[in-house]
Amino acid sequence: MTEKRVRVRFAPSPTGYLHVGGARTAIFNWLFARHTGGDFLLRIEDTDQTRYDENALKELIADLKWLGLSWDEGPEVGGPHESYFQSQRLPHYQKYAKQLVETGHAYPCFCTSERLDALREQQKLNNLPSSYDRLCRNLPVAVAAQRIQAGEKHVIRFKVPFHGNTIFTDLIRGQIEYQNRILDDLVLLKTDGFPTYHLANVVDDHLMEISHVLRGDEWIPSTPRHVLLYQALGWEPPTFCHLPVILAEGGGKLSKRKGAASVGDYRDLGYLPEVMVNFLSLLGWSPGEDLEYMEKDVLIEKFTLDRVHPKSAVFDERKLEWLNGQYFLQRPAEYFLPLLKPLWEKAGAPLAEFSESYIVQAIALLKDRSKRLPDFVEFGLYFFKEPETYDEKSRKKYFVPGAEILLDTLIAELELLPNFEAPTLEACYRDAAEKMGKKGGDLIHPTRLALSGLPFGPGLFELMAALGRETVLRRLGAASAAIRIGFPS
RNA sequence: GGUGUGUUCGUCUAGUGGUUAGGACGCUGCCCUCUCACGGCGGAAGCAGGGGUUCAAUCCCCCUACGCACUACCA
Repeated sequence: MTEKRVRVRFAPSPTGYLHVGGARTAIFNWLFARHTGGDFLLRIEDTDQTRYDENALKELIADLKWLGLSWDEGPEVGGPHESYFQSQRLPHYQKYAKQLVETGHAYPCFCTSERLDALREQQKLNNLPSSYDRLCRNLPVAVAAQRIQAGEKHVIRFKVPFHGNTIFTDLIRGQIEYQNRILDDLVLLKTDGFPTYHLANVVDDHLMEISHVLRGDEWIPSTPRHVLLYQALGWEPPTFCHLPVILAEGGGKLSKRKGAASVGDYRDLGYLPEVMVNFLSLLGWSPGEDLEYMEKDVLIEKFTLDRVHPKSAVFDERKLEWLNGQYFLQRPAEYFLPLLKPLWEKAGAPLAEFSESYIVQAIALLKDRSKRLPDFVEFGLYFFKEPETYDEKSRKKYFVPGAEILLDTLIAELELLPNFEAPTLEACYRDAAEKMGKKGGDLIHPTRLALSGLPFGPGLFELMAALGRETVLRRLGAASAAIRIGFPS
């Protein structure tokens, strides 16, 4: 038996944004392909004309690119099996549907959706399992041909055997068995000539030489039908591997209502794409050692299907936040420059007035205490703008009447300093504190509040050195004046 | 209702027929410290329940409970 080249695919239907569940499926496919040196294809399953949305396709592709999941064949890059849009592959599906009819594995069905609806309703009423009653299955071929000739609308249905079982092996669950009699005669070709998922999927996976199907486990119940289809077409089915679903906190599906659900949502919340890939990889898979922070190359090296497990996982946003913080710690400040510039500018920071090295310095001081990109804005705007307010609780503690004298004293001391380096500043503050019979913190906290408006932040002396003497003196003066005037209670 | 699938700390997970059931997030105590983070050292917290098999079951088998999925001319 020869090992087939690994060829996997992510086959989304462009009906909306890229859900994190879909992203996780894409990531596992991608990791598996990269680990094995195989191919990763992107195929667009746009066979539902009623749900087609061109915008969704654009966003989907943008999201995949943002995550850094490059595909070897598919939209934009082409490949030997074009087209990678199912809507442009109709002749293939029609050909095989016809073949199935001719070989007696499928038949035309003229039942209207009204009849089908009524049938289902009746079955439900009687507490019976709902399934097609196979009314058209026994139509004589000649009669069927005549009705088609007459232009009667019809679909093509697959003839599922009445007896026997269909067994297939799922890579992470083992053998799964279905009784054929509970499978009903699924539709292969719709009235409009478009294929259903089942037909298109099987035909394309075969034609595109897909070796492993990694998809969400909602597809398990469809798999026996697919296997039957492969058999009827005389093809060898691929290896199946059904991935567990991702749930929201507290159970249930991840949705907008429960916070965020799409990759775009998390991008907007300020998570790095590498972090999303890392985090999502850990949902349903682990490397088998105590390792969680894994850059892409490590993930690729470690990823194997036999370590994927079948339990559905809850998406824990706090852990995602932690992981994002870990990446912030590792990334150099320059890395954040292009990510942060637009955010800061949007918040009103006049970045043009500052040198790039100053901005990088600000990032360096902020990144180790930030968890998401917006933190840089929320807790770092003072690098570029005067603080507009002072944290109230802290202000009441430090900006009390008389505090202006302290600030004025500090201003006087700072004016005399030979340079504005952090060690010099620290020595100055320690000296001043001693002279005044105070603790360092008694000077440090009011200063930080005057400079940033916040009760926390980078080490004060690094912050002062970064801001520069002029800005420091100006802000201390402003705070002193504000204290003198008094704050509205 | 039917069919399928799953169940190790709150969450993500490691693990084995005999372990003090390991790690991580979160929570929490202490240390570091100018604050906030980071980091370090600790703590609380788990094998869904019931039957088997076995000298021994978290691990193997069965049942129950609960969750989830599917049950479309959607994917």
